[in-house]
Amino acid sequence: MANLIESAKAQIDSLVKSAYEKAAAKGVLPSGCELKGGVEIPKDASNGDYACSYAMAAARDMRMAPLKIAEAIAAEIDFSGSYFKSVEVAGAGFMNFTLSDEWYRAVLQAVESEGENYGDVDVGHGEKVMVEFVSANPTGPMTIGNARGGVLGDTLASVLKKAGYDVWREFYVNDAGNQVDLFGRSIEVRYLQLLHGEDFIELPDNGYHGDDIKELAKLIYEMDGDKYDNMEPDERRRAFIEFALPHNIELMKKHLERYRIHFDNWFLESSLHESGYVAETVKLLEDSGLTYEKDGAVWLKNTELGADKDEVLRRSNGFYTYYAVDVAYHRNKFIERGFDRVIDVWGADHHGHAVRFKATMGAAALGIGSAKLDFLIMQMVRLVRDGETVKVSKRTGKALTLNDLLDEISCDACRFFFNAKPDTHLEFDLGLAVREDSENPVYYVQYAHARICSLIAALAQTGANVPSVGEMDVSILSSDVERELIKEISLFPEEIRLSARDYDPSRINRYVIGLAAKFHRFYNSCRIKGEAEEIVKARLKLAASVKSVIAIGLKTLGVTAPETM
RNA sequence: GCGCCAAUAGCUCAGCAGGAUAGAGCAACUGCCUUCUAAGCAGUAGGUCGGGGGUUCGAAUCCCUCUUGGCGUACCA
Repeated sequence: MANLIESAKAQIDSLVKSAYEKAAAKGVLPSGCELKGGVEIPKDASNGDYACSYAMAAARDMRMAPLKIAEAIAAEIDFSGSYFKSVEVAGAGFMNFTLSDEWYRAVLQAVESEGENYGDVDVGHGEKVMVEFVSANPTGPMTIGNARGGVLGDTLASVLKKAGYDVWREFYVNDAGNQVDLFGRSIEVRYLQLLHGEDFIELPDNGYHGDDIKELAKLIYEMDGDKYDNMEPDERRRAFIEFALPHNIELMKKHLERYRIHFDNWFLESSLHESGYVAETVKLLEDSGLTYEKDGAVWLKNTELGADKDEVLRRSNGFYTYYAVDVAYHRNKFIERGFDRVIDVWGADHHGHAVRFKATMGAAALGIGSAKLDFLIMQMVRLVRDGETVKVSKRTGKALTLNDLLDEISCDACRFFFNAKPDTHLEFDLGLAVREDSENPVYYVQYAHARICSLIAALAQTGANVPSVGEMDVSILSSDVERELIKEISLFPEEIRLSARDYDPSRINRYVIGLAAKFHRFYNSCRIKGEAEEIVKARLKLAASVKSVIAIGLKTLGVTAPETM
C-alpha cells in the first residue's frame, strides 16, 4: 500500500525542517520559528516535481524576505537516502524539488509488487460503511436519474473499498405505503379496463400512467383470466400487489445486473412494519418527549433537533409516514447492524429531506452516537433532445428507462458518462447518446489499454517479454514524456484517497483519461520495437505498468478493459 | 420568503483543505501513418473565472453581498 505522493510530501517536510534547524544553529536564520506551509505538485513541471511554500509562510515570523529564507534552507538540505536529488529556489520563494531515479523505480516497483491491489490506501481502517443507493420505487421501471445514482453509488462503493473500508451495498425497497397502494389501484384500473373497455373506469390523476402498468395487468389476465373481476377490491389489489411487486423487483435486479451493479442486500421496507420496528422506534421518540399530537397526528419536534420544521410520524389515519419508517430504517442500519458510517445517495429533489433527516438522527434517544450518516446528493439529470429539455415523470410514464438506455448505449459508455461530478447538473443529450461511439472518452481510455496489449504481444513475437523492475534500468526512462508518465502512475493511490474523502468517484474518470493521454503521448514519441535491448526492456516495463493501472482504474469504475479494439 | 446546489473558452466540463503564466474534450484551422492499433499524436486560435466588495505576500479557490438558473420547503416517497 504505497502512497508515494504522501511519502514524497512527508520527506520534503522533514528535509526542510531539519535543514532549517541546521541553518538556525548556524545563525543564518532566526531560531524557534515554526515551519509550515503546503507541499504540492506544481502544474508546470518546469517548477520542479514537488514544491513547497514554507519560506513564504515563514516570512512574517522570521522578518526576512521569503527568497532569502528559501535559499538559506536549500543550502542545508541533505538529500541522501531520500526520493529527491536537488532543489531550486524560484518565484516568490518556492523551493522546487527534483525527484531522483530511486523514486521512479519505487513507483514501478509498487505497481509490480502490489498487482491488482495497486492504488489501495488504508484511510478506512476497516470501518464498516454502507452505501445505500438507487432504492427506486418498485412501482415502475428505473429512470435516467437512477442510472446516475446507480453508477455513482456503485463506483463510490468500489472506491471506498480500495480506500480500506469494509463496504456494503444496499437497495432499500419501498414495498409498503401510499405509493404501493396507488400502484395496486393503478393495476386494478388497467385490469378492469382490459376486461370491460377503457370507459369502464378511469385511472386517477395521481395513478401510474406508464405502459408498464398495462403490461402488468395483461400479464395477470394471461395467467388468471377474469378471476379477479368479482373479487372484493381490497383483496383484488392485494393480490395484484403480491404479484406485481416481486415481479418488478426481479426486473430491477435483472436490469441492474445488466448495468453491472450488484447489491449485497435488498432491504424490504415491509420487514420494518412486520417486525414492529417502526412502532418501536416511534415509541422511543415519544418516550423521550420529542413528539406531540396535533390534528390527530403524531408529530416529531424536529425543530428542537435543529431542523427548520417539524415532521409527521404517524398520520391521523393511524399509518406511519415515510419519515417515521426512514428513521426506523436508519436506526436499524446503525444499531441492529452496527455500521460505523452510512452514505445515502439521493437525488437533489430529496436534499431538503436529507438536511432535516440528519437533524433527527442526532436525537440522543435513537442511540446512534458518534456513527456517521452522510448524504451524497447528486444534482438532477437534464434530458435534452434537439437542444430542448425533456421533462420526465414516472407518473406520466414518459420516462426513458435505464433499460432502454442500455439497449442503445454500451454499458461501458453509460457507466463512464454517468459517473460525473455529483454536485453539478448532468446534461444528457439523447441525440448524442445514440452516436456515442468514438466521441466518448471511455473509448480513448480503453484504446490505450488495447494498444498496450497489442504492443506487448507484438514484442513477445520478437522474444522481448515484460521484465521485472530488478531486470531493468530505470535511468533509461529519462525523457520528459517517460517521467511524466511514471509520475501519473504514482498519482493513482492519491486519487483513490481523495475520491473516498470527497465521495467523488468521478475523479477516477479524469485520472484514467489523464493517464491514457500521457501514455498516448509516450507511445507516439518513444518507440520500443527495434530499439536497443535495455531501452526495449525499460519502455516495455513502463507500458505494462500503465496497462495494469488503467485496468485497475477501469475496474474500479465498473468498465471493461478490452485487449483489442 | 427561507434553505441546498450551481455560474470558468462558442458547447460540455476540469481546476475550489489559497500558490507561480486558468486547463481538457467537442467544434474551427495546420501538420504527422511503407516502422509496435491514426478510436492516436503535435500545433494554431479561442477567457472581464456571473457582478461588486473584503480577508493576505498571493483568490477561480475562503468570507459578505447582489444577479441568474435548478431543486426543495406534503398527514407523497
